[in-house]
Amino acid sequence: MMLSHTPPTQQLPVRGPAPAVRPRMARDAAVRALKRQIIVDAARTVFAEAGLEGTSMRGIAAAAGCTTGAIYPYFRNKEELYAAVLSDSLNSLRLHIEDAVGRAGDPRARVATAIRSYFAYYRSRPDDLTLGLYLYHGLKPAGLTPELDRKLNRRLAQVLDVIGDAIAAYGGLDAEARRMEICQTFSYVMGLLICDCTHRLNALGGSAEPLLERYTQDLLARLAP
Amino acid sequence: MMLSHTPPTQQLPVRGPAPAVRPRMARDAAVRALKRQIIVDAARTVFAEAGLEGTSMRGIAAAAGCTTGAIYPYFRNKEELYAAVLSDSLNSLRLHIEDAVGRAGDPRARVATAIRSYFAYYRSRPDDLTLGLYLYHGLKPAGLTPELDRKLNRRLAQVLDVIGDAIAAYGGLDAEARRMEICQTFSYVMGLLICDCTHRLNALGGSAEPLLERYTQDLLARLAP
Amino acid sequence: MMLSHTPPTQQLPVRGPAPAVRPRMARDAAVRALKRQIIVDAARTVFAEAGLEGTSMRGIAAAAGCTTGAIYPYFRNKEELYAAVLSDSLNSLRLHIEDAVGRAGDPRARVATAIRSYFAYYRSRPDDLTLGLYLYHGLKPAGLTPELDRKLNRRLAQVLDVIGDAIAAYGGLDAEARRMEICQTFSYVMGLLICDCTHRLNALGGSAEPLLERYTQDLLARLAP
Amino acid sequence: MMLSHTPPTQQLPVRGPAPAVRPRMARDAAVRALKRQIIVDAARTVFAEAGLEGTSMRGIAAAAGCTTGAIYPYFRNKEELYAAVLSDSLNSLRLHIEDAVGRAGDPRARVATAIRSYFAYYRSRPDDLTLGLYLYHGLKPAGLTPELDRKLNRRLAQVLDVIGDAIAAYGGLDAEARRMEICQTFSYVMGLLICDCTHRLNALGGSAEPLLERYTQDLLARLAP
DNA sequence: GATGAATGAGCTTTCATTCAT
DNA sequence: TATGAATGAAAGCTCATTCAT
Repeated sequence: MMLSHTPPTQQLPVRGPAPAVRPRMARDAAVRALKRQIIVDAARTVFAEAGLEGTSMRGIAAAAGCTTGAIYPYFRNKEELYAAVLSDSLNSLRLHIEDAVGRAGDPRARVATAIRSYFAYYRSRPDDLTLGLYLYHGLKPAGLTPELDRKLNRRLAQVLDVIGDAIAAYGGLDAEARRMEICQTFSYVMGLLICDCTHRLNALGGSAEPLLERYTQDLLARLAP
Repeated sequence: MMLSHTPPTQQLPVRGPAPAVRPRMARDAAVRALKRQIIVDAARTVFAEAGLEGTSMRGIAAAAGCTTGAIYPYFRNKEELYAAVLSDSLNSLRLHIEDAVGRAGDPRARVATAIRSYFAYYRSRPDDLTLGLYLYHGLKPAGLTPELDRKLNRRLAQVLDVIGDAIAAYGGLDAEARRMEICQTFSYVMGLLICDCTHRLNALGGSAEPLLERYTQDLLARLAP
Repeated sequence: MMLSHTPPTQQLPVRGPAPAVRPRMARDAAVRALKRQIIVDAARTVFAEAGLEGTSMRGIAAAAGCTTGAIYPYFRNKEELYAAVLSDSLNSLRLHIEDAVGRAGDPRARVATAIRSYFAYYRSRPDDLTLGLYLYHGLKPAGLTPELDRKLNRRLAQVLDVIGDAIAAYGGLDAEARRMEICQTFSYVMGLLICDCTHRLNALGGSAEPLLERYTQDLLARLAP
Repeated sequence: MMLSHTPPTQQLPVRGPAPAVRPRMARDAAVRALKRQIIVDAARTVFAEAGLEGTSMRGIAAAAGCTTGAIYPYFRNKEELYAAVLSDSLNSLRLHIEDAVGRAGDPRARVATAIRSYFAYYRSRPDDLTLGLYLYHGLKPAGLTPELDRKLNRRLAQVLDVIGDAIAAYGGLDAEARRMEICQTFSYVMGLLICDCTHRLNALGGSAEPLLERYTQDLLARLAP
């Protein structure tokens, strides 16, 4: 799975009938992609530990085993690097949910599984949640924010489509109703995750899993055909 | 309403049989409280615009019309100042909700009003929401964080108590059920606000108010006596 | 013993045939002198712990139980305060040596005692030595340095006079020879103290007391009548 | 002579059968060493003028013709920079003494020359003396102080060894006696330098050179074979 | 005389990014 | 591509001293 952010990388995994044509170019591209991924992985770790603004390019470079200057051929900005990390995360979230839903049986189970696996993903990787929250603030005036924002929104929509499909299939919803349920569930689960991970639920004497289960049952009851 | 941070300020509005006894001390305290409030207000603005880490003490000082050094007699840290801003916000949120609920008629209306006014408060002051989210990350290991955290949790609990009272009164809930509903509603509304303010709802084609209305109706239906 | 630095204090202990004339003024002056001494004592402690430049007026004020502003009526500067501490120290060094020499028996013992007690004073109060060394550097361009310097030199000369008298009396020296021996001994003992207190002697495998004893014996042998 | 602080620099003057093999690396190292030395020289000047704590990194940078940030690739701390200055000084002191002693004739002259050249070095560079005195105070708890202290002690021991050798050779001393004479002379000369440079000798009517001469003669007489 | 808030300059260190090599 | 020194700005915080009260 290649999470290519910059166009050149796209040329990479074109394996097929003519493997020997340009072996040099392919190898170079593969090396480049690998190095890029090493940097992204290092960045995720450091971002998660130190926060978006608490992280220095030097720190990322150190974690990636290179120097600061070596990052810039792959990412123009700290922000672009952050976006790559986020994009990575959304992508593997989608794979995670698709996998779980694919294994579920009837439509009812698919809805419950979609919601649960969405929640579980972030629950088991709170760093990714933290990272996602940075989208709201920070991200000072840099060049390309709007473009990045659109890109990330697209990725998010892909994720939620999996959940929306399960809900619509189960409840037999039209596009409008489907959209509403997606928003409702997205909002609720995000809120639950945030309240949980910030320990606010704890402070209020609540526990996330039962709450989520209850929400899911109420939802299924409401949609029951 | 005086949002005094340091105990001494409390002596201020002691009106009684001997008002002229310590006019000097009272005046001094009032002046101090006023200057303090100016700083807090300036900080709120700047924090909201630039983020927690993006905000400099110099920036706050400039907004407050003083020098950086003039802040430190009132707040030992940037963090302490941030906590004061947040505390201020939670306090006025509580007043806002109490006021709205107090004006509502029957128990059913009180529930709907509590939820709506909670949502509306942050909707109309998205800065306060942003500010609250900083609680999750940042806030590096500084001196008093745990103490501040406890303090803010207490304030939050006071806010949610108002909502919980309305819900429990309407649905005739016991303590356990009440706690669950508080958590459920708190999570949902926070999630809705965040998704809305980060423009994710927009991107998904949803709109916050109808979603909230729908949630409220479902809740009332579920609790209906 | 009043270590007055500022003229006004001089009016103080003039007790005599007319004790009741101005009791109020005398009381005031005594109070003032007392407060002043409290500040000097606090300053000595803090200077010794944190160094000349590492000490803040706030720190001194805190140690003295007052506020920064309360120091300035007594001392115009941090430097003036430092000079007062040093002056205090030199004065009590003189008393210390005079007392020891006064108790010694024959001229030979007086010389040995003078040197030993000089060394012992600083050995048991290394802070005072540290403080004295600051004279060499630091002490940035402030107003009155030359005046203070003269004053402190005078105090030092008084101290060394006691030693010089003992040496001259024992060896029957004229003024010129006496001066030379004073310088020689002063230099040696200061060097020994500094090398000892900076742990350089330690590092070189030497020990201060035997070295001093050896020096003293050599000196006495040279001067022996 | 290169006073390299970081090991890599050591590879520099490896002249041999293949001088052209790594011209690039050698050049880079040389450039780095040069820039480093420029900073150290600037630091010595500024430290001497303004004192250890009175000196700002900005001031050093200005004197070195660079920005503050440009210092940090070479020295992690103000303290590390100070240590480099001191180390430099002790090293060239040793060279100075060795050179002078090497030129002296018989053993007697070697002793006198060692002591005189030691004194003369600091007399002609009082800044270095000042700098050395800072070792006693200041130097707050920073990271590597103990390590640096050991390093500097080693350098000092090397210096004094030269003097000790001359004395031991002349007087035919065993290790124990040699150690004692080293400490005695080290203490005396340091004290003389300090008293002279702080103008205390002046104030007492003494003059450094005759005093040193007298000390040396007495020493030689005592050790005379 | 004492308070303590305020000033204005100052500090060391770190940062993202650039660029010669 | 990669290096890592350099830039220039900025950060949070502290300081000696002043001054209205």
